[in-house]
This record gives sequence, C-alpha cells and structure tokens, in this order.
Amino acid sequence: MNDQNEINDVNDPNEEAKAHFIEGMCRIAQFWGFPKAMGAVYGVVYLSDRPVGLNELVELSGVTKGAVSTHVRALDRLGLVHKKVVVGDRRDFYTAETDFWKIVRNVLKEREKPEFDSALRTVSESRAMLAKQGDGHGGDATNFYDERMKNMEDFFKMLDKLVATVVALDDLQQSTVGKVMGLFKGDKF
Amino acid sequence: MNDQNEINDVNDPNEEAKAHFIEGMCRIAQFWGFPKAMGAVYGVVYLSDRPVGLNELVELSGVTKGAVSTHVRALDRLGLVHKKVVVGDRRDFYTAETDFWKIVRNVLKEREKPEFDSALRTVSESRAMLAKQGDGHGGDATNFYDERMKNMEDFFKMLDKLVATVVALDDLQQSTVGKVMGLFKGDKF
DNA sequence: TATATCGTTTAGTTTATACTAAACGTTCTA
DNA sequence: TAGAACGTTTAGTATAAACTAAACGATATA
Repeated sequence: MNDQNEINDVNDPNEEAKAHFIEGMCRIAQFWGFPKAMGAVYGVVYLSDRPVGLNELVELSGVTKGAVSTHVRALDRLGLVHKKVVVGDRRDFYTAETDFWKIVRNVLKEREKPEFDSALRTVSESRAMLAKQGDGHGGDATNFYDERMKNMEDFFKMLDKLVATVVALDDLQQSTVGKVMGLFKGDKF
Repeated sequence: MNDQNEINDVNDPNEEAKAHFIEGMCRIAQFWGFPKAMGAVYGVVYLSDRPVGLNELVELSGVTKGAVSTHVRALDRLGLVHKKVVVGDRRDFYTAETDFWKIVRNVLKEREKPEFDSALRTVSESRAMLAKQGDGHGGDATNFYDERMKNMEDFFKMLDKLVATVVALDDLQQSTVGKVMGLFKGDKF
C-alpha cells in the first residue's frame, strides 16, 4: 500500500513523512474497526491541498479502483471527506474534513448510535420476556435476572443519552472538551 | 451457541429470556470488536447469582473449553469478570462485574489507551520526519503537510487527555455522567 | 455512432481471525 | 503411584472480511 509517489511534486522530499503518516492512518482505521485501505484513502485525501479524483486516489494510495470507490463513499457517509462536484467535469473529487470533533459527532450518529439502540432494545426485550414467561409471580430467580438486566438497561440508557447529547452539540470543540476536563480536575463532582 | 440449558433450575421458565439476553451479548461483543463467544461467556456469568466454574461455562455457553479458557481470562483482564478462588478447590470460579462505569474505565485503560498513544506517536513521528527531511526551508508544500499533521496531532493529544481524565476518575458513575450532560443542556459552553 | 473515460458492481481470491478438538502439564485423590 | 479433574496450549479447520481484477452501465466526446 502506497508504494507509489507524490501527490504534488515529483520526488517530493516529504515523501517519506507522508508515507509514514498514511501508514499510521491505516493502523488507526484498523483499530477502530474500519478496513485499513480506508485509512490509506483518507490519508491521501487529508494530505492533499486540492480536491482529489478517484483515479488519482487509486494511484496515490495503491488501492484498486473498486476498493477506493467503496471506501471513499463510506468516508463521505461518515463525514470524513466531502465530494466536490466540478461543473463540466464528470469526475468526482474529494476533500478532507479537518474538523475532527465534527467527525466524532458524525461517526457517533452514523455508526454507533444505531448499534446502541439495538443493544438497548435487546436487553429491554429480554426483560419483557422475563416478565411474560417467567415464573409469573416474582420468584427469586426471576427477580435476580430482572435486577441484572435492569442494571444493564439503565447503563445503556444513560450511554444512549450521553451519545445523543454529544451528537446534538453542534459546536463540540477543543475548548468545550477542555472545559469539561477542567471540571473533573476541580473535584466539583 | 447456548442451545444448552439452565444455570440454576432444570427447565427454568426464564430460559428463553436468558437465551435472548446472551444472544444480545454476543452481538454487542462483536460490534465492539470482541469475539462473540466472549460475549456469550460474559452473558452466562452475568446471569449467575453465584460464581461459575470453567466447565460449567462450557456447558452453559456452548463454547468449547479452550475458547472459554481464553475468553474468560480476557474478560478478567478487562475487568468484566473477577476470578474467585475457593480455598481447597482447585477450580477457578468467576463472577461478573456489575458496575459498568468501572468497566468503561478499565477497558479504556487496558485497550484503548495504548492504541491512542500509538496513533499519537505515529503522527508526531511523521511531523518530525517532515522537519528533518522536508525541503528544509519551510517550503509551501512542507508547511501545508505540517499544518495538517499538527491539526491531527492536537486532536489526538486532546483525546488522550480526555481518556486519561476519565481513567483517572475512580468514581465515574451515573450521577457524574448525568451532571456533565446537564451542563451541556444548560448552554453553559 | 463508435470510442474513451467515468464510477460502480460482482465474482473469485486472499488473508485474518475465531473456533474446535485433542493433547498436554499440573495438581489433587484413592 | 495410578488415575481423574483441572486449566492451558496448540494444530488444524471453518468462517468472515477485505481486496483484486474484470466486466458493466452510463456519460461524454469525436
């Protein structure tokens, strides 16, 4: 991956640094559960000062066209890149989103949120099943299971609210995060 | 997985609810990047009112001994379960941690934290390489790359601090989270 | 209308990972 | 000291995912 060259100049003296950076993007993507090629594609876009076309991405990332097509669209959905349409040009161009706090919100909204809902629902469903087909008169075992399940349900509900709150913020920034951290340090809780 | 039965009574009327719950644990585990069998093992431990032995886990989860052995140790490392040693008994017993906020801290510390560090280091390294083998006199291209990389570096540093803050809290609880969320709602930022 | 250039889709391969089954060393028991 | 029960390790298999290469439909151009 990325044994190719320069995005701007031929024999860019920064080549090595860029390659290392993009390699890092691959590793980060992988850890967060995304394909590493997706990280490479983002890395290339992120290190470009102008919109990049799909075929260009293929060359610069070393990823095949099909994969780039798939991944760049996924990146667009997550808000990591933005499609730029140039009038009178049939090609798609992409630029990188550089506001990472905005990306966090997008990813939570797009990817985590549905899964939280699903997880929460499963636990709630289990509780409902307990109530229905359990021993019916609150036997010890049923009570215990319900207590455990409710405990988890409460946690997920709170987590869900937390995510919803973050997603709702349209100005999540370094300063905001900094202030929250300051509150913790001040032992105000 | 888990086509077996009861952890307490034979023909437990709550069987169906438990199975659904455990199935949900599998899905949740999978989403967070853990093997689904690990979720099943945790589910079984979580729904037991007494310490569970390894062989018992094998029966109740439907996962083979080797896998249970591996997964239950991983769960222990993450703080999701605790090994209970019974004197005069060679077997290992496990109980579930029920304080999920405590678990969040553990997981961040154990699993996320090192990866954040690694990600941050890669970006910093790339910047250093830029400074060293770049065009040397702050050409436009080098300046642009450095700006982008620094932007990401700052983000990771802040994220790192945020995680460190959460990990440092030894009383992260529902009430704490609730208060933070309240602050956001109050438009105090 | 023929040819070239887009981006997408698909079929097949490769690769990574989870999982099983069995062997293993260790510790207790008879 | 033989055998049984424990947890771990390992070799092999199954499964799932990413990736490649090629075909494809659509759109522009000549």
